[in-house]
Amino acid sequence: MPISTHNAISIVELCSTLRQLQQLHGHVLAAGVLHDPSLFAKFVATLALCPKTPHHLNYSYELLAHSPHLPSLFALNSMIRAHSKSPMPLQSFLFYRQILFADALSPDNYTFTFLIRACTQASAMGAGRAAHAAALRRGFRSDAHVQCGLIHMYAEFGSRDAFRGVYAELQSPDLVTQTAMVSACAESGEVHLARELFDKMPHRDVVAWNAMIAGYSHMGRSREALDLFGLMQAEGVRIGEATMVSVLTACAHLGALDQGKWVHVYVEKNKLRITVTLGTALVDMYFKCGCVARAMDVFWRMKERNVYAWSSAISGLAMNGAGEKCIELFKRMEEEDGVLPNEVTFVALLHGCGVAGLVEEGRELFKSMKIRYGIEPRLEHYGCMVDMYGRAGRLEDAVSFINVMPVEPHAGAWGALLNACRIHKNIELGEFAMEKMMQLESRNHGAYVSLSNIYAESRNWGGVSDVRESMKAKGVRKEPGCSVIEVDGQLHEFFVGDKSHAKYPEIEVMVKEMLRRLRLAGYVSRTNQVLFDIQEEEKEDALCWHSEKLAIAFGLMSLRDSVAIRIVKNLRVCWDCHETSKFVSKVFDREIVMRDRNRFHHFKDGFCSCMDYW
DNA sequence: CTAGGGTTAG
Repeated sequence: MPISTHNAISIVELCSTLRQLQQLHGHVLAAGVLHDPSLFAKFVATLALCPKTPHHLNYSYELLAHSPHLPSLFALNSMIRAHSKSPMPLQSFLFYRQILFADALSPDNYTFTFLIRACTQASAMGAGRAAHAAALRRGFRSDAHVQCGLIHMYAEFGSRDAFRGVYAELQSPDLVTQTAMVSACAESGEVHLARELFDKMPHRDVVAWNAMIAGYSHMGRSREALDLFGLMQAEGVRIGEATMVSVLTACAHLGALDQGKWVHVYVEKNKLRITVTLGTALVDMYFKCGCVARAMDVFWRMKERNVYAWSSAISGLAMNGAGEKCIELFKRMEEEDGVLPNEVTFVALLHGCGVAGLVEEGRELFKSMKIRYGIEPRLEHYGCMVDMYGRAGRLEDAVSFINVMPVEPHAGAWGALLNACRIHKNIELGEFAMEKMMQLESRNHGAYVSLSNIYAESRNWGGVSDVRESMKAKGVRKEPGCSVIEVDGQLHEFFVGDKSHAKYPEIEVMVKEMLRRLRLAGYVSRTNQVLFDIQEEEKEDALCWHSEKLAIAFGLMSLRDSVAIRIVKNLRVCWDCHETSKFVSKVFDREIVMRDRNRFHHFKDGFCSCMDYW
């Protein structure tokens, strides 16, 4: 029996792949009903929903081109919509022009909504402004969908005044538009404004909550993200996948393992499907809390793994010092899942080669990046290479790599070289790197600290005090060291010499007791790590109150014997604290997992996973 | 057939 138009429309809705649609196409052709305008439109609309390959678009385009009828506004809108989500969003304008040139058609609110999204996707500011102007000319000044799209677009462009202007023109913005505005403000760095708006909203649904939580998460204000999540639960709002993803991002940033685990349990209890996105967020959270085995477990259980998932695993292994495994994973991603790497994957991979000292492998992979995958190395990749050579002690190679970089070396490259000079105690080259660094970023805290450490290592106190003087002259302050430890799901924050904790008196006793026992075991403090040329005893005293030591002592007194002490530090760990941690792991038979600005240190039985190489 | 929230690095 030949297929009817009506049947065909129902069947189109059931199609989810291009193949199925093509088969249906055959039947429809045979039945001679292909060019029914509503069937055609349905075809195009369905294709628009699965725009993974350009073939879908070509296919719809063929349909359009061979249709004996003039395309309807609906069909053209569908084409604009489909292209807006494709890798070539600006092709949308071809169909917009067709609408303009067709006597019987004129663009409607749908047209502009999709067109604006296309400009957003393409980061095309000029086109976006043109679309905005056209929408206004045609009277869509108060269309909620169009205006909402504009807010989103200008936020993506970073045009704060533009999205504010759009919002200010609105008579009474609805829930969706208000949410868009909350996101826009947060994204442009005005989290406070976003929160004000959010608090003033008469009704807030899940998405509105998510927008605000994500706003905090993205700006690195993770504590506030978690606080707001608490409030959301208290209000009994239904919690969904997107909420969990933002919460996990915050947990990962803070290294809040207990809270992250809680999310994982919640997800399993409530049988939320672990999608790629949620899975990736979980994997990332576990890695950033130093739980390599758990992270990999979640990773392998994921039903689907895309380039985000693979990259986060590779990056996680790199952070935790497992360079060989990074390379292994990199090979498997293409072999097993057919996933191709992107530039982020390579940053992670090269970083992994660097921390593991796999120079030859790193060089090969760097070459393959362009040749095999067509990815042009960017600044970050060059930075990784300099770091890799430098760490391995191949300082000349690092320098010549900087010299042959086709792009102007950035602060990151000089910083990597400077750090390498610290590790390998090369004063002269270190001073050179510092000079270059100062021309680019004269207020880079880390650089001053590195250089000062280079001098201190060789007991060059004149150099140390010069560094201090030049910091003072430029008004650069050393960023205060801060360590965070989670106990019973509560995060406790310690700064250097910080006495503000409620249990400080006990902590002080514990630090002294801890150091006494370490000294008995042979620990000697390395006073040359102190920035200033003060008296030896004072130096030792200053070292005692580094934030890591306070946090470790607090961990020792508050956590059960069997649990590892997990610490997150905002700066790089200093040599003395690193040494202390090694001793504690042995003397107190306690695992310590420390995340510093760059990587993880897993201390066990007196050794660190970084092999003192960081 | 529209609009708002979510994942990898630095």
